[in-house]
Amino acid sequence: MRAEARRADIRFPLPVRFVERLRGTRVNHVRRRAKYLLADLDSGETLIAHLGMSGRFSVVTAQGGFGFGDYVYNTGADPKHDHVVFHLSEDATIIYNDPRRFGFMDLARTDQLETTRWFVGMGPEPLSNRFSGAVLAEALKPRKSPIKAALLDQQVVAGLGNIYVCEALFRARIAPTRLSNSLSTAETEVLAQAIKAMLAEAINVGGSTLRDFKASDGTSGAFQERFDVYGREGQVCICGANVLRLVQSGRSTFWCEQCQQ
DNA sequence: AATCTAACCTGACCGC
DNA sequence: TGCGGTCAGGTTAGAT
Repeated sequence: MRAEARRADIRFPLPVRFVERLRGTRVNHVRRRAKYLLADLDSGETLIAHLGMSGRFSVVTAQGGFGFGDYVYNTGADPKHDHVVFHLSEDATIIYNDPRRFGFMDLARTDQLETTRWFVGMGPEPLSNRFSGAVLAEALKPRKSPIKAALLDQQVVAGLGNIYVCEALFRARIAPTRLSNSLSTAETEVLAQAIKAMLAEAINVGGSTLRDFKASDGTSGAFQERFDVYGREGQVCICGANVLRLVQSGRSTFWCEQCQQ
């Protein structure tokens, strides 16, 4: 590939010699850890990318009659926020666009990824068998913060964001204000299972599209249609009560006082 | 050590 | 149409 950095930083500075370290490499494999995208390169390094809030990767090709520079999948993106461009073989170009620039990229040795600042201390993948009610209970035991804040902490469990924490707590019928160390064994078990089931369901229907999220094939997610509480302040819960909103550690929490104890 | 707050940015939306 | 205020999918640095 050949990379093009149109600015020296996104959220953080791009790594030293970013363009040079990518030049001529091939991508062996693409994977994910938490909310990080990982592209393993044949140079022995891995490109680490995080989309932040507004980042997106778009694939641009000349196939299907689109001319060079035309967007295939990123309808609505403003080209002035195209910060990094990867020119691949086969006439494919991958554009990183990010209006708010909360995303970031890094390069690290593939065999040293776990030691990078991004992954040190990170909790288990929620859909793996390394995550369970018992594991969650162990992580919550020493914590006095509200369970909402604990689940957002990537050291407790990796990859959950504001939407899925709200929805998981609703499904587990646990109030977001409950202190982490106050959950019973039964409750942590229910919560862990709720997280797994909810994520599996969300992935099945293509994730959640709030405003502009699109899958790599250009389709929108559908899980937002199944939200019980997220973004539904003032609307009626399935129980008939009103969905409430409160602010915890600077983030909106949506919940039902009736359903969640 | 744990936890909270502000900060990083732009854009969309709402009320006036 | 414009203006100011609020809010947004996340994470980190710094204060407490």
